[in-house]
Amino acid sequence: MTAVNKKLDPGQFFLQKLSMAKALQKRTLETRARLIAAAEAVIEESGYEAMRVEEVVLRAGTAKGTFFAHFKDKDALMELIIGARLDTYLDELEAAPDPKSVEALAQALMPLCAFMTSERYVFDLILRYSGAAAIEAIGPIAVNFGRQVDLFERWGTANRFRTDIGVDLQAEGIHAFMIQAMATHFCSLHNAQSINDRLVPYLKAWLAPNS
Amino acid sequence: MTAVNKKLDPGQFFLQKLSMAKALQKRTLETRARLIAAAEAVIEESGYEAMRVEEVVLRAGTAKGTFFAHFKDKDALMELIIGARLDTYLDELEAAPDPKSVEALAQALMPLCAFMTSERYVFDLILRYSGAAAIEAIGPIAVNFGRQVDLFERWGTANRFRTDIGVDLQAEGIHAFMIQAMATHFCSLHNAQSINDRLVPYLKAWLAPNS
Amino acid sequence: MTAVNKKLDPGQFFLQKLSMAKALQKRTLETRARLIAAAEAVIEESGYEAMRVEEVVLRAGTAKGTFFAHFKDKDALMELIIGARLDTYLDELEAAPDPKSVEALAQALMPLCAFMTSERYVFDLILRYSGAAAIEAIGPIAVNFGRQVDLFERWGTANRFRTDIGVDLQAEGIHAFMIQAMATHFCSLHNAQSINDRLVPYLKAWLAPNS
Amino acid sequence: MTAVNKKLDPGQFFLQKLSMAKALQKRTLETRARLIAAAEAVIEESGYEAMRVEEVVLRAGTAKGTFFAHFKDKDALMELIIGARLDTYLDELEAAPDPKSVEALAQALMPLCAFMTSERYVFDLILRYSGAAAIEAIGPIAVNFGRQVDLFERWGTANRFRTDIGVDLQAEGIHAFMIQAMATHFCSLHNAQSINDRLVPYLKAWLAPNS
DNA sequence: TATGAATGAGCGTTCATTCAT
DNA sequence: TATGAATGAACGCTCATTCAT
Repeated sequence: MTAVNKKLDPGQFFLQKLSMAKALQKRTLETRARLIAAAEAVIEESGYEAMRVEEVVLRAGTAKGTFFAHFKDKDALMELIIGARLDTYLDELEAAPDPKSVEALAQALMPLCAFMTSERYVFDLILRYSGAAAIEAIGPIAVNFGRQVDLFERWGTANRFRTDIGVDLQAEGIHAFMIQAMATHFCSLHNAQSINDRLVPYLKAWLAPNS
Repeated sequence: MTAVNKKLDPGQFFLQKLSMAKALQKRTLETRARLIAAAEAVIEESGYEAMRVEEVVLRAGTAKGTFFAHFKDKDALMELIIGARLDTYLDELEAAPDPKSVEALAQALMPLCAFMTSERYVFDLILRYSGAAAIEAIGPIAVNFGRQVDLFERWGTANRFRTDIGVDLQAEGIHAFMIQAMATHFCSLHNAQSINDRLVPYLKAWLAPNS
Repeated sequence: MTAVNKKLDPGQFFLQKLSMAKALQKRTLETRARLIAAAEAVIEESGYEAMRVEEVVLRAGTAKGTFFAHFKDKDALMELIIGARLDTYLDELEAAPDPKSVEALAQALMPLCAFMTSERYVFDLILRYSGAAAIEAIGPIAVNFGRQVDLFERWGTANRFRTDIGVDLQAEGIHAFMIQAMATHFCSLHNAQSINDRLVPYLKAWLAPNS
Repeated sequence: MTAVNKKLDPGQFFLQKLSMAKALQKRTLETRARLIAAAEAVIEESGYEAMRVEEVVLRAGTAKGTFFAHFKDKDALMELIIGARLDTYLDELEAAPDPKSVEALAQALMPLCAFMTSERYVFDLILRYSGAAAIEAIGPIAVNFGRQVDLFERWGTANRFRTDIGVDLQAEGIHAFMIQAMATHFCSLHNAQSINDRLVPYLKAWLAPNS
């Protein structure tokens, strides 16, 4: 910053460039963090669906234009935030010991399921963004879905629930039934039962057939 | 309603009422039919997502208000149209002989799957309405989903794919995997494979474990 | 309104249709008038340039959507209002007796010139819309400019200022010099002189050469 | 500026200062030239109205801030570029022999008129900046307009088109009619005629009355 | 039932300009 | 001088839905 006219060897030059880039990036990152924090605060108070760009910007103390300079649109931020929360659930699951039984497996998934079904809006948004429309469009939620299946593979590898099929197929099945159990949660005809009560029979039939 | 003060004996009065009711109902039904036809024409040309109420009423030659006198909201008409198409697929499946193998089962489902994944918008809408939000909210799509599971039960009963679980659970599993296979269709990472190619392994593992 | 089910002969039917159309149009016209009145009030208080759609809509007590249902954009309303004011000046000029001398002619034009140069914004907007870009784009300002030239022709016909050229050409010249005199008004190098003082020499040279 | 503490005798110091100043000025001028060239390239491709500062700095390889370090605002650069082009037309006119007839005069002005009416945006901007808003605000376009009138005076002096009015007034009239002819060019009702065809009658009536 | 003007609330955009580094 | 993220203040738009007639 001070040493403007000093001669720099290429390495120094590179470092200066880098630090400039970082300095700039730092400010950017701070603004971005402020926006995300503001959004999370709004969500905390009023829920996901009620989050308004106007409100977020107001709290973050930035201009609206800044919001759209950081996020393509409102949904992009929404994805980011929901993806991050999904990731914290995954982090915990990954850190925890592999479930030893189908019941334990279902039980382990409940916090994640509870979050995903906390709001109809959240569930719909997750489903909408769970598949990457294009390679470059792989967003946080699609990535997280990948992590989920990877984790289920790990669990399947550890437990060898079924030996007649690959762990990958097994994992995808767990995922399919998890979605199925959650989807029916929003259906008045089924939601007397808890998600867990719906998930366990599916998983037993899937992971432990003939038993 | 006001200027009908001509004297009538009760029988005549009743008959007139009846014919008025019929006339009215006829006109009402005609308007309704015109609206549906117009909507289908618009969809034919521009797809489901691009359908606008404005455009529909323009074609139908009615006012916008008339649209909402006939359908609770835009989604209600959408459900009606999509539900009707789903029903024609179900009609065909019900009329056809029960599939004898897993491969045949998957194959039989393909036309239905193709329609359901014809547009991301269609798939999302179907999922959203596949569960009845309330008893009185059981719409065409939720009903159709019920029919699907019923049909799968029939198939399961006829074939006894698995004997360790009930036909109802078996049917729900088929449905879950059908959804899973379709969902991945919108994911660029998987859609090199056809829906059928994704569905068959799922169903084999589900319906014929240990084989 | 009451006679809903009465039979109507075609003429009556037509009248009813017409009155319905009128009833609808009346409401529309009222809303439109409210919007225009609100805009004029805002302009009265803060000037043309400071007029904000938001403020207009607030005063008119309508939704923003209503504004854009009535006017293509803000400029369309601006044109309308400025065009209307130009028209009132033209009305007065047309009602007044034809000026008998060049000085009187210039003098007569001063109120119009004063309005046109009241704000830089106004003058620029008038110039921008003074030519119709397309036949269907003939707006109020372009029409008014036509009226101006027509009036100048009438004056020229009454006075025969010049006999060597047509009244139409004469009129266009008056117009050209009027614009020229106003344009220089915004130029700090010339605006010590009044518009009138600048216009008179031009018009003398144009309308009474060799005298 | 900071790390230049090596001892120098005054002469050397002066020389270094000079060479630094030159170097700096050179770099500055280069940046400025790059910006102007970039702007001209953008204009070449997409026209004047579509020119965006963003695009210009991208091409020039500078930051946005640099743009505004060199030009007060976007319009200042626009004026510069348009003024420069106007000047080349004036240079040619000044170098050419004085037109001997009204027709020749009009003809001589056509290239200039063609440029000024090449885009509505250009014409509007020229008009807006043709008068100096303040003494210190005399920009390239206002200066060029001065040159135009000066040239018309020279022509008028050489030809003595009219003897009853001063050459300055005569010149201003030519200018007024030139503007008038161009303004009608943007009006769909008149642009069947060429600018020249509209200008000649004006100028005949102005420069050669009673003939 | 039919009408269609009006609603409404928020999203996304625009892009020249500023300012701290 | 150079940088480029941030600003800002409207504008325009969307379009399903409502409601008085």
